[in-house]
Amino acid sequence: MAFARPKGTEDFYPSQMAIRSRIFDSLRNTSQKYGYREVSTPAFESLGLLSKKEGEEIKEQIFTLEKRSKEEFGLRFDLTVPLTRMFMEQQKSLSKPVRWFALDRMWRYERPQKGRMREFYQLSVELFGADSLTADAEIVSLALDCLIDLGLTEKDIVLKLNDRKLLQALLLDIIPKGKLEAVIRLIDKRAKIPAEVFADELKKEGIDKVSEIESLLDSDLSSIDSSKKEVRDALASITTLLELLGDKKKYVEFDLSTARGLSYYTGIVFEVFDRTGKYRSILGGGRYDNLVEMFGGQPTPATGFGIGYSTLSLLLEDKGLISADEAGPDYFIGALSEGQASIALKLATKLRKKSTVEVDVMGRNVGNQLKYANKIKARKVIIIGEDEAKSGSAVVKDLETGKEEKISL
RNA sequence: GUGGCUGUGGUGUAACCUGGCAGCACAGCAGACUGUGGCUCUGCUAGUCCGGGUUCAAAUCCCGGCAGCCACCCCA
Repeated sequence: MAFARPKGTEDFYPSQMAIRSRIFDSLRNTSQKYGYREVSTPAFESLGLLSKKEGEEIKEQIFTLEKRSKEEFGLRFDLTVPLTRMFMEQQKSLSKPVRWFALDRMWRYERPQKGRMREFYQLSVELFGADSLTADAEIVSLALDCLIDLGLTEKDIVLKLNDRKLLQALLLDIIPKGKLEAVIRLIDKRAKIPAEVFADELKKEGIDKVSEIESLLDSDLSSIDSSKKEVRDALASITTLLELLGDKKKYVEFDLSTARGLSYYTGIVFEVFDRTGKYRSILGGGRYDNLVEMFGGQPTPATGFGIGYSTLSLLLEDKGLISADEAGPDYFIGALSEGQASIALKLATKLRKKSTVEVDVMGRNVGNQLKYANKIKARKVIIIGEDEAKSGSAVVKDLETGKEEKISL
């Protein structure tokens, strides 16, 4: 092959595209049910915006564009950042809260692997302007509904919930403030690494209170020491949030070790995994009350989540929740010669008012016309030949029942 | 950026170990079964990732690239 598909990109052939569209439709539908409206941003943004946050690995992963004049651009690597920029531009005139979602593609320059592409799709849902627990509950609930509406149940998925404030307050009893970021990062990946490695990494950071951290992470809501005020407040928040979630509580597990890598989260954080643990996280989100301000806007609380398409589709396929059953056209009309093609086309135009119609362009013989119609799963076939052209009527054959019926042309 | 595995028609594979005409299945195209399908049959299209080396002879052995997948890193 002279020209191969670029590394880490995907082609969607009709059957895969049909699946993608169905999933996207479902995600859009669910978001709209909660009053969220779809928005869209440019594929590229100024490099300044994209690399605003210091010291993030993500900067290495930005697909930068060739510098044309003074301006430097890069392709967006997520949707939260562009959406936040978009919010800021009209911040003063937008009535709060602002409920937006975007479902689009983005790019990261990194080594591809299962469920991770260089070009990928993501649903991003953001709620700007509300700092209430009701807002967090809405976001968590919507996130779960996105998955539930696709057919996933509490047997398939679990949402791990945590509060960064709680985690921080508890950790500060054990470690110095300067180590917080690094330790949280380690905690976030604890589930994926052996216990010894976790301990070693902590020691590398100069932390020797490994067992204290471990027992902290393994504690559940009721066993946490709530003598400190911050801890008490955070615990109360979590408890209230769980109450607000009502029936959806069965999807939720409190888990102190869910931290999320991105450092812009400030409060509630959550991540959804499949229960088998086979896939990387399929959804992640949380509260990020500082981001708008960090980008130069007026301080605005915000919360949201993102769902990646790659892992989601792998999981849905695994659970047998998506099938590539493609419906064929209602009619296939074959013409036996160029002379009869105009009759076929006229008939097709008439039928297309109500049906999907495919017309032969190959000029095959009758047997092969039918074979083809069969293969594309057409429901009914009409063959136009000399006889039909003369008599002005044709036979409509139902391919399922085999019944035939005459129509006039 | 690091490591492991794998490269044979469009797809899935056989032949690789032990060098000797690259085979099979599916898909595609054309046709037969008198202008009405699904079966069957026939024919056609199409391949050894690239470059070097060894050899009378390389898909096969050796070296070097490249590509893909998977894992790490990080994350969706």
